[in-house]
Amino acid sequence: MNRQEQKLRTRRSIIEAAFSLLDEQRSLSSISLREVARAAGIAPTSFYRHFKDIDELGLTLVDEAGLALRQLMRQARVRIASGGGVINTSVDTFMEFITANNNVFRLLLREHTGTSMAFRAAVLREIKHFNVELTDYTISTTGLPYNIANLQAEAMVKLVFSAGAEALDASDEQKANVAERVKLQLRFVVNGALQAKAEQT
Amino acid sequence: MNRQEQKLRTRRSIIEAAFSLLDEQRSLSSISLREVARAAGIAPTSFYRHFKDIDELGLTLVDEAGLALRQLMRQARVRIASGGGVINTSVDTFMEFITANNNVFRLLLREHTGTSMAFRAAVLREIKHFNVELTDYTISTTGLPYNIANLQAEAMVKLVFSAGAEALDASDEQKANVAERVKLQLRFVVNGALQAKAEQT
DNA sequence: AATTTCAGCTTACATGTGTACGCTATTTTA
DNA sequence: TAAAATAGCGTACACATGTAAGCTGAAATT
Repeated sequence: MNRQEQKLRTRRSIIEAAFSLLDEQRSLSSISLREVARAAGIAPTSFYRHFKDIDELGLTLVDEAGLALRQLMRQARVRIASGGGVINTSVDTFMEFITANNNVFRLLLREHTGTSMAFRAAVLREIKHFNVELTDYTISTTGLPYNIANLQAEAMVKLVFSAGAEALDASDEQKANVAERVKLQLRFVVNGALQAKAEQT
Repeated sequence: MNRQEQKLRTRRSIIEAAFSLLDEQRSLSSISLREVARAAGIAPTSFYRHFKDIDELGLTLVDEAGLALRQLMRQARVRIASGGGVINTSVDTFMEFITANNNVFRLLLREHTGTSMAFRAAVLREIKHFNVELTDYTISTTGLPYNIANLQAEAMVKLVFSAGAEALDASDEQKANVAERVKLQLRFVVNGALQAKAEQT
């Protein structure tokens, strides 16, 4: 077996091990190097062959989570193209995502307000992608002026993420309820923004 | 000196010490009993004379933070009564609060998405107060039906808390910017909700 | 005045941590 | 085929942690 291939495989298993440890009770700052190594099936000191720090692993995880988030956006766009209403489709896609990628979303949520400045910054970067994308989309589909579209997009992202946080540990019916509520709230925002545009001109 | 008076004083100093440790880099789950004891100027084992656990201390801190939050609401209500616009006054009051009580708000924010189920529940309880209060206020001043008022209130609280999170480590001018943006977003929500009512009837 | 209570202390121990150091076995390179 | 590189391991150490056990002196109670 190829050597660098094997190394990559071990690296993967470290990352997977770390994600698996990030359940309801653990955050990046509370998982230990030894714990990750144990879960990955390697000796503690072997960890250093792959990451300088446990912080470096943390940043890698945030990056991976961001990647998943961007895939989510792409998926939502595809679905929207085949009809069904933007808000409806987006929220549904989002909810499916956090159900399927429980720990990934939990990571983002937790580190967003976490204790590491670097992690917070990394998460913010990923959320900003969301904002930019949604702002562009809004401008191109509704013709809202930039500042209003941007405010709207930011508000919507915040509401959706908050709803995601609520849904994270909820039952299926609770999730459905949260989804329905946030859809209505998003409509408030959209209509309010439209009205603001009308007043502004 | 009275004995229970002295005990209370020590308890206070433990609580204060804990709050002082909760800066940008620490969360409830990452402060150690020994650390708190050290900061409070007592022996590690003396801690147990006051709290069963460090978790019990944590819950006490969340309670105290909730208290501060309710004082904030009262303050906002007083100010609103003397004019100046509900949204404006509320947001300004809130921003002043998180500036003055930096660590208190940080605690709520962090534990809201933190690793302890008990802490999360405690924070949620405090936020719910906010929602109930704002819903009642909205109904009594605008006559919106309950379900719409409640959705509106929830959305507003989420937006304000999100804005608070952004403002927490920001400079004064950044804070002002965040405040201005969230005010506009709140107006979107309010107007959107009004419109929803018009459509519903 | 004698006795009880108890906040706070010191000492002690088992456990988990990050990481330095050097070895080994296998792959890669020359 | 010989030499170099390296992923992974075992051992080791210094350090921080939670908390058990028992002591002390001062306050509270009798």
